[in-house]
Amino acid sequence: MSEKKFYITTPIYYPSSNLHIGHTYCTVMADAMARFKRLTGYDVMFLTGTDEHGQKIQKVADEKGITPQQHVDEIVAGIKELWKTMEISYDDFIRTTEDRHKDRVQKIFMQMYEKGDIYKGEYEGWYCTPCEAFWTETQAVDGKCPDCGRPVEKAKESAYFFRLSKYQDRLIELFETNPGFLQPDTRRNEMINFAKQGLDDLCISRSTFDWGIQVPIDEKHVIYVWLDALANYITALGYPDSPEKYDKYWPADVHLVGKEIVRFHSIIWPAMLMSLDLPLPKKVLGHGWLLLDGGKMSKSKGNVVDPVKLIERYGVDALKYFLLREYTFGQDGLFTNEVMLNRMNYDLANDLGNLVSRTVAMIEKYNQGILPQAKERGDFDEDLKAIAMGAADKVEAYMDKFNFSQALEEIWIVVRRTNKYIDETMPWALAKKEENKDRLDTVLHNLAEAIRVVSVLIYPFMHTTSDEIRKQLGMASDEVKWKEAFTFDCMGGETVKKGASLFPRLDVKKELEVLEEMNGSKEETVPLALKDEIEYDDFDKMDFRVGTVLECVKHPKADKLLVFKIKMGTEVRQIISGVAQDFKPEETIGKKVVVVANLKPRMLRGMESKGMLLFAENGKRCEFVTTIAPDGNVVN
RNA sequence: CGCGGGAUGGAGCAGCUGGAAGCUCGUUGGGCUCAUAACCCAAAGGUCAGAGGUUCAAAUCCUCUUCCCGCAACCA
Repeated sequence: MSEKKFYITTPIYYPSSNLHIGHTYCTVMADAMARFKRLTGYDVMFLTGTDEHGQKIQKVADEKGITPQQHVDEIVAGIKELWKTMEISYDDFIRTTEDRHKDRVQKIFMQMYEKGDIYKGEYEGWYCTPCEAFWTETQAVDGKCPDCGRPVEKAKESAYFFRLSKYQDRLIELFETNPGFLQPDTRRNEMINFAKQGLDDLCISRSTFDWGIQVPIDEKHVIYVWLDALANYITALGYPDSPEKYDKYWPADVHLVGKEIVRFHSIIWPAMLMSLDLPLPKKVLGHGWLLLDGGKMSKSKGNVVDPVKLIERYGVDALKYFLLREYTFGQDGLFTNEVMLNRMNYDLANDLGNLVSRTVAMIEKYNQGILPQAKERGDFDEDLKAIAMGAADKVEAYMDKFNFSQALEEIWIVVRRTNKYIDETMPWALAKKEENKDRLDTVLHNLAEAIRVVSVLIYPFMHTTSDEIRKQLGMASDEVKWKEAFTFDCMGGETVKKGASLFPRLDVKKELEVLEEMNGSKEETVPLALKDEIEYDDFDKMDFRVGTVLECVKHPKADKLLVFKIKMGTEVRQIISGVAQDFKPEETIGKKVVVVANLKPRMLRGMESKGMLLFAENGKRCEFVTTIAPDGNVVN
């Protein structure tokens, strides 16, 4: 076999619930790259998996009344099922709850400990359970988690720390001397900036919960997420006790990650490896997000797109193609059903599907279904040939840069050129005169060759479609070889078989309605993610009142705050709310509002706020919770 | 002067290691009828946010300005 190896990873996903199209996007990219590398002669190791520890998992499991292990087993089964549906060709799937991982993480911990890079200290801060994050005093504003807005608790624990600070200079040097290590550049700049602000030692253990890998020297502690999770990239290879695969594949060629976890992969992970005296990954690539209506897709927002539904309706290949073609790597992209459907129609149905269809139909019609040999040469032949045979190198060049979109565009240049060739040569006109038969044969032959080349080129991205095309061309179902994309005269004599349309044209308007409906009817009574239950007494402490906005101005020293004067009965008081983005001050005047009237007054950027106004979120914006009842009346 | 991203024909984007403005869709006109009401050709449409600068040459590099969008600081 080849000496060239290629090790690519996705993040290991957190199985607190099912995955959405964002995770799918990342995994599809990794899969396409893995398949491409295999096809072009690399010995590929493609790793994905799940990060299954942590308090959040424990909590979710408790709520469901099952063990954490049962919970993750369930979710992971679903994830594996999804990857199967998506035809993800991973070589290994690592779960952090597997013994092979746990044992090795403990060994890694000890190596770092013995080197003196792990020490015991004390950690104090505000802790947000759902996010599993500690925050400093200034971060945890008003006792709320800056990430999710839920309340945080004061927590203090003895803990083990990793001397991240020790590696600060080496990390900065890494970024600056090796621009290729972290891409795209915007991410790299961010990280240089971050590292230069000074790196604190990293807390890597917890004693407040026990769903994790035990610290080998201290049974009260479990290893906290990052050391546990990041290590997967080498534990899956057998490091340190069974290094056969490790020796072969490490260092990783690419860690493909979302931009939100670039920091962990480009700072903490390399520092860990430095501590272990291991080689660093060659490249960390941060991809962008698929945005929905301008917001990040997330479960809590309820705006997730379920890939399974899309696959059922449009097929794996169509979805993969869309994801890889539509978005530019590293950049955020807007996901809408309409964009997706149009892309599927224009490129897959109109261009590729139709090309195969019309070609096979002509071979059947004009040559009894036998794929002819080339005979009489003519105009346009050379151009078609050159473009078809030249594409593979271009595709490879773009793939090396992880530019999936351009790689596919290069393939579609061939597709479009081939469609054009049909119009130029007009086979239907040639077919009318027997004397043109040789030329007609050549044209049909060339069409088949061009399509054959395309079938090789698209193989890493859409292997099912590739196989189907070859089947329709009457080719034996041999293994596809990349070098076949550089040939143009290997066919003749095959019996073509017209099959079903590769990609039936979609009625966009109709499909939009269907998708809309699918989303609406998806109400499988998913319980809302709520804050902790409260007693009636807690509720009864609150005094809600009706009020009217008398005045409203922007807070002079804050961007997001509006200062309201609210009339309740005869009392008028000043209340400040963080809704400056949602309203123009003047348009709120006269509005009826609901006020939490007995809330303790508080200073906000130098102005006092006595109470709180209630708003309902409507999409990204807020609306007043309102009523027509008279001012001062009780709301309950 | 908090950090960062963005501003390119009607829409969505690429180009941004400097060298004649590009892609898909849309629009207008035409061609063809083999094909999935598809395909092919042509045209219209951009002072590449604005102003300076570097350069023989800038969408591309530098400086400043304006406007958007994340995140952070304040959203009782």
